[in-house]
Amino acid sequence: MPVTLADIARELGVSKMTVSRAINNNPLISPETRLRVLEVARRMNYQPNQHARALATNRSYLIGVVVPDLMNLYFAEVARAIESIARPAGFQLLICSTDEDPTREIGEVEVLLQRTDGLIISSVLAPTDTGAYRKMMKDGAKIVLVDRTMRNLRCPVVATDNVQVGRIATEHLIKLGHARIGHLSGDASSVSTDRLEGYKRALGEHGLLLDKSLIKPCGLLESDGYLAITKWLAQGDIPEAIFAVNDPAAIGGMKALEEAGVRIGKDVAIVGAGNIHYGDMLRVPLTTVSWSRAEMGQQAARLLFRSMAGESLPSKDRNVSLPPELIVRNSCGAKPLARARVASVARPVKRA
Amino acid sequence: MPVTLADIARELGVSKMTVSRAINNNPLISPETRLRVLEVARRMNYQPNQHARALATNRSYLIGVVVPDLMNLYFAEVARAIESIARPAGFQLLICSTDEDPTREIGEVEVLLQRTDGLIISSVLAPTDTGAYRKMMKDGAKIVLVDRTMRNLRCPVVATDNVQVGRIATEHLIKLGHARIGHLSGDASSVSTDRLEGYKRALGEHGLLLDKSLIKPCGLLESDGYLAITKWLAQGDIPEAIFAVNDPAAIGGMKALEEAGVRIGKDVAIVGAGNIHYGDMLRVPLTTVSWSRAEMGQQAARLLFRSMAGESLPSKDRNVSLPPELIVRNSCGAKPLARARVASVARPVKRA
DNA sequence: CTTGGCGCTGTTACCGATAACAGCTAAGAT
DNA sequence: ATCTTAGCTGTTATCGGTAACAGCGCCAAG
Repeated sequence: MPVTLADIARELGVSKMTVSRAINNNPLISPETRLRVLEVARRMNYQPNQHARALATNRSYLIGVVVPDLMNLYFAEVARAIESIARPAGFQLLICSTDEDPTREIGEVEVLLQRTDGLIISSVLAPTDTGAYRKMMKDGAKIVLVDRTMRNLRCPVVATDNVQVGRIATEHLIKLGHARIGHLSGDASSVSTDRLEGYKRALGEHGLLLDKSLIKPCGLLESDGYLAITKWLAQGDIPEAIFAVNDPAAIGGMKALEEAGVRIGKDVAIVGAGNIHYGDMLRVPLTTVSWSRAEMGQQAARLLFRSMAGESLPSKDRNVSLPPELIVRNSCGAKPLARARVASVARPVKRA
Repeated sequence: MPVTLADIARELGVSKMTVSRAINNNPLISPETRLRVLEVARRMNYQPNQHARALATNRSYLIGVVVPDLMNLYFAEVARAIESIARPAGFQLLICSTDEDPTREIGEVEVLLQRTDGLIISSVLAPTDTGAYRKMMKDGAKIVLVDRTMRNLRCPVVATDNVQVGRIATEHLIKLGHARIGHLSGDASSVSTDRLEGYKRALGEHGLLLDKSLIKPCGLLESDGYLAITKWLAQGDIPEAIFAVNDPAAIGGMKALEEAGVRIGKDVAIVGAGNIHYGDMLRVPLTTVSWSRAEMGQQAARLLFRSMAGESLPSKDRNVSLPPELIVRNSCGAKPLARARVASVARPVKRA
């Protein structure tokens, strides 16, 4: 039913090839013919069949984006940043949310590979679980990892230094004078384990003892944070300061604390990570660690384009690390001004 | 490079057709042959070429979703709901955000039509601006509208009753005793004009005079709300109660008010619409009007599937309306308990 | 006058699948 | 024993594009 190249060709009494060349701005065609063709194409409202084109050229002009959770505005921002680079280049995005489910991720990725020219993935898999991706890349798949990294995978990565994130967050709590600092740890992903590592290092560096009972396995979703804190409250030994693996977990936790009548920023200090949208508008504004999501998405897209163009990226270009910084709000009871004073007073309470 | 039907056929000494039939569970094939084929296909890690399949069958198993703003969690919820129906049916989503830009919308839609089997659109166009869609549908495009409707377009629609939304919100403010009620009105879209209409009706029904200077053209984005209120504050005649066309606009407005030192829920009451995620976690929890985003997305997806299956929907099935309800929080200074009392005391201040 | 080459256009084959139809075999009907 | 027929498999054409090469006319150089 829709208009095809052949229709236009017949109308003009030329070959399909001529029409194709006119449409694709191929130089091997006389300017006047091109004009005639384009004129008719416009008049007939010709729209090229993308499937046929993709089949013939083996390029779909689609980029797959796999994120753990689209309800997390953090990833919405990353996706938007990717789009800001992809769209001007004529690419569209096929966005998938895996809901933090590893099984679902590999399924999605396999399907997406068939339809797209390249993938940008924020993986939910354990960082050592590289088998599937290694194989795909050997088969020619173009993949860029974003936000979450994997170990020993020759694959471009854009992320922040998550050990540093954990350290910054924990150090903030330490400097506020807290000694008993809990951690809502995420899952097996790189962000989670790295931030946990940062947490441990910060404690060590300030001579604080690591108490494993203060590390609660959680998850990365808001609901995970809510559940974890609810359980912790029921146990009854909740610490006065908590570093949550990310903002959604922190916010979920805050909800649970509020419902239990615990005053955030007074009875309990809480830090998140990611600086998601609305974090500053919350009942008690969330202190967090931030890095640029826009930069993250854009760099990932640029790396993917270079990779799709056949460039083999030198290893120094293959790893982009975005610097994290502390954003102080009220969830730790520390206003920016007060912080300096408190920090100078704070001292380690126990020695390791 | 990847494995094709022909490779498997050669390996087994059968025809491509036999392999195709085995893969697609076609009954015209003996069970043992099917097993042999599937076994080899699995061993060779065969993945069908979606472009070739789409070209041959004219079905892509892709659904296009066009939303105005992915940073608005309202639409993220709708998208997720669509996915919850589409995925089990073997469909993937091609999500586009138009950033509330009408020009961009028609561009996106035209491109998407070429790649997808059907579209679910939350249109940014003026509700009377139906020309483009009318034409596409005549050409066989399968389209379902969601959230925002258009006039006189024979097209399935899932939305809420936005006149009712405007009326409920405004009435709430009236019952709280406010007489000078402002409105942050959106754009030319149906939601905006309908909610404005509801606002007017509520005023009229309660004998309040309509003061056009209290209606500020705004937009539907958070940034629009922020700007509108900032300007209004500069003017200096801001009313004591405001109905914002949606939650993002309300939240943007709240931000501007806060920055100006205006106490929300005390100096100014504000109501939004949409009940977006985090609305209850805000510094001052947002009173809003709510309807089910999950229901919205799911119903839209179901209608689209029926439409793609060739069903011509009877007009009663073609229009799904989700009932809106008031969610009272603190942004109007009204706690649920207090409300009843205040409501009984409230009375029209001026008569029309 | 021939020839080479440029500039444009057309032909053919192919991308990887499926639809439609043709053909073959073996079992059951006559 | 022959004819149907059911049940399976193969052949051919096609979807709508593009790549690769072939062809043609014309002009300039030899």
